[in-house]
Amino acid sequence: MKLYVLLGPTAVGKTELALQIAEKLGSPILNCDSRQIYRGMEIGTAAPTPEQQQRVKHYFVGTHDIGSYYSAAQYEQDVLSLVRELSHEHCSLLLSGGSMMYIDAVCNGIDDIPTVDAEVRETLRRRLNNGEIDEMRSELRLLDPAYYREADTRNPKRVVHALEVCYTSGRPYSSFLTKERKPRPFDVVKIGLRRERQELFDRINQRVDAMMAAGMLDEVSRLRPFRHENALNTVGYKELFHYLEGEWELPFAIEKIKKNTRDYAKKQMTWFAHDNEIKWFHPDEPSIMKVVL
RNA sequence: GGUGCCUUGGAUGAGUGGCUUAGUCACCGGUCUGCAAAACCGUGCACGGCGGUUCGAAUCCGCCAGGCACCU
Repeated sequence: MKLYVLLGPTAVGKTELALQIAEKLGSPILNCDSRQIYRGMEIGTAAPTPEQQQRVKHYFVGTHDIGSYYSAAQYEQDVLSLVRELSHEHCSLLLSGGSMMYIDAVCNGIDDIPTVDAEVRETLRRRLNNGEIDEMRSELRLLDPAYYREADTRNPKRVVHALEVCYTSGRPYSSFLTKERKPRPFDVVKIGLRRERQELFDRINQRVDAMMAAGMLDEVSRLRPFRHENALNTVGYKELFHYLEGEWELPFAIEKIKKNTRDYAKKQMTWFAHDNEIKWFHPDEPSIMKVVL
């Protein structure tokens, strides 16, 4: 069993190439995008279109409600069980997307950490909003000194999550971290797409304009009642919410979307740069198709 | 031709003799094990040019260059 993983920064051209590769492999596409999972965000996340989904069967596109909880660990489980199912009729499958952590979760696994108790989560969230981050840091130092020493405690998300696990499980968060690579019932072949920076940035800027022309503002307006949901804390949506709230001018918001998308692409490239299992190609290179034969 | 004002890093913009010379934006680099298109962290780069005063000048003085304003 072989799992091909097509990855690369946003707007590099994964969607189109994925279709070609999938057709060649006779595989469906297991989408790997933490936002395209949600229903109703099609334009702003550049999700595969209905036509594209008709060409090749896609999984993990528009399957969840905006308000529902999802995570890399959940994705790991979902993909693994889907792969198990599909392996009866496929000897190779294609996973395609740019969500770095989701890719790692599938390829290497995430440690098993107890699911955080909803009440604990809510309590800590409230305390954080109350400005109690300093006390929470102190608590973490007591409950999990080992993690406290290594973690970036200036990042509230890290502190909160570690505490969530400590309080839910009654054990130090770090006691769940094995840092071991989980065995997989498939071989992974990572295909990375990259372009020269200027080329990629031009595509990003153009794509944002295209999204606006395609009705992005309507899509965002429709989602406005849900703007506090985590799924919508996403490039493209958060900026246009500022516009709809009357806080930003539209051209300013659009420039921000472009800038934040470029930043996101840079972060993706930084992350992928450490992964030496990736074979890199320019999307237009013909040799790329040979990799999957 | 004369007089006055101005000239700070990629942009903007404080600072008026000496301590690590801001801040903001942009650019660039990095972190990442359960909401990750999230969150967080970091770096570089300047005082128009030349000369002088001074222990020490972006800060004072002179000349030059460029810009702006006014005057003849």
